[in-house]
Amino acid sequence: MPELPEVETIKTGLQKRIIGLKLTKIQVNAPKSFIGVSNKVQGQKVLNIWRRAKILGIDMTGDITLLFHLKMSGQLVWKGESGKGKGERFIGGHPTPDMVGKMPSSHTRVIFSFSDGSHLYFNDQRRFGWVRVVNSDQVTEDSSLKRLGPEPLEKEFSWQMLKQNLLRHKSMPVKVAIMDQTVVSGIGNIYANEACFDAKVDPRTKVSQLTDKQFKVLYKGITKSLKDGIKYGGSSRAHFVDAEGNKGYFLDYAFVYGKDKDKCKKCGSQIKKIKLGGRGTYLCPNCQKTV
DNA sequence: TTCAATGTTTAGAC
DNA sequence: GGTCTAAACATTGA
Repeated sequence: MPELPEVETIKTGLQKRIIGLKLTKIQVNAPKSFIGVSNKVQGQKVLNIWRRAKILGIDMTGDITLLFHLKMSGQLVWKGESGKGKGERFIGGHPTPDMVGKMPSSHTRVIFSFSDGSHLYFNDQRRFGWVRVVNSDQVTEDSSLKRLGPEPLEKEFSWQMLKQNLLRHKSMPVKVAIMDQTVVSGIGNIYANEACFDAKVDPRTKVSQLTDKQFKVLYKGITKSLKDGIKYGGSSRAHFVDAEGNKGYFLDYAFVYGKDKDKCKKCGSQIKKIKLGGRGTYLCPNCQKTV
């Protein structure tokens, strides 16, 4: 999935479109993708939409909350059907060709229908993602939210906090450690790579070798790359598909992720791909140093 | 045919 | 306990 910036973009987009609407129907095409009782949610109104880490929450009347985790290949597509939203489409999550095609697609797992005739499609090619119905007062107890570390874009998050949490993994490569959701929440493989590049830190550097200066630039690299992701993810080109079907994505702007053998945008050296913690890891050997 | 893919959890080995 | 690997979930496309 979709990491923090993509979920944030979905949150903002849906807030503008479905708050106040009544959820008239839920059609579950893939039972494994929907956990809970759909009957309890049907007929309720959308009160509020929020994000925590990579989880999207939709608070409904009746003290019910819908939780979404898009995992690797989840996406949400909203289609307006009447009034000012007629014909409009809002998309967030994992980009695939069929997100601009007809809905539902072959990967549509759950369809939500709203009182104004609009629909929200939960698509998930690999079926790792899920939608879960919980009581609103039990949200913080949910296993997916219980053990999360600090929100990287909250004011309370500081480089000192990052350092303190990272030091729980002294011998880990720093890139693997910042993907630990209990250290800091919402960072996945793309932004972990980008944050290390921005901080000019080699992703293989052990946490114990980092200097205070590097904890600081790493903190800046994390917040900057996440904010850039939100900035580009929130642009119309990326997530609103216009009549011509234009689409774009943050990856167009990435410095290292997915750029194996490309030239570094900063120095022209060749980007290298390695494997760390079982995940593809990209770095510029010239820009990023261990010490 | 084999591998890797924006995530998370769990099991087993050292 | 920490940390590493592999596997599981399921699908597709290079």
